[in-house]
Amino acid sequence: MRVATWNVNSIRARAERVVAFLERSDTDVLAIQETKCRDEQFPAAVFTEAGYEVAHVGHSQWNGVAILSRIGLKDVVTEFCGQPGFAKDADTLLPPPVEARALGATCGGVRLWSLYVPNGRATCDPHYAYKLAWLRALQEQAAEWLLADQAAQIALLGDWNVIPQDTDVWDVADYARAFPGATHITTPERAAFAAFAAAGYREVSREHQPEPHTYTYWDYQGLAFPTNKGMRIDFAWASPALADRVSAVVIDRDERKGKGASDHVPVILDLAD
DNA sequence: ATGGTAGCGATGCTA
Repeated sequence: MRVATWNVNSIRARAERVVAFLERSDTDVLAIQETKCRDEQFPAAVFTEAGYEVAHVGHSQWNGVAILSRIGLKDVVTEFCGQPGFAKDADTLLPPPVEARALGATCGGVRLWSLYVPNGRATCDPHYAYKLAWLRALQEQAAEWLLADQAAQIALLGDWNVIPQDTDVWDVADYARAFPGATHITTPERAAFAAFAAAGYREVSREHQPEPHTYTYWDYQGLAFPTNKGMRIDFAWASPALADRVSAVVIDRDERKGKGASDHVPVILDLAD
């Protein structure tokens, strides 16, 4: 069984490239982030014709997450319990709307989540507190899922928007200098990320790809990819029972090449039967 | 070479 996660940065701009990836990589289940469309705009037909079932949640031109599967797709949920929302206007009395950043489904006996963690923007920005609250709420739920069933096969896949280690970016000092209040590298963000390990999960992409300066994202700006100024921000946290099944991980760097590439590349997990 | 990254959707916002 082969499972992958990929921030595609617009599914409508990338649909044919995603199909080509699915066929080339022989991927059974793909967790997608940043579809950048509403449900009715999602190009489902191109994937169903390729043999995949589709689940998607998207409310606007922002965010949006999907799961494609050719080995079954059931028990779909479009948010996790306690998922924080974000309110643009602080004076509203309505609860802040929950954004399309989490999609859960069961595929081939694995409980998968496609996750798009809020960017945070800057440490002085309200989105930074939102990001930390979002990660904390997810971690609390993930801990409960594992407590309820220690043998559960759970995969938390996606764009975490956290640089967990200094060697997960080309030059952390240069990155921090780039603008005041740089996110992704702060101690609270790294603690929020590491809390998934404390909850019993294992980040399996690094277990199998431990090399420093292994990146999953390169900005479109400033020749970031040709000069290899990348960041490692896409990860796969697995419950113990699932982590034990991971036999290999591939980070498909070639997907960043050429015209029409996303700024992220797929992270692919091979699971033993 | 008077540019600059890409996508959406409207001439700005987000990453």
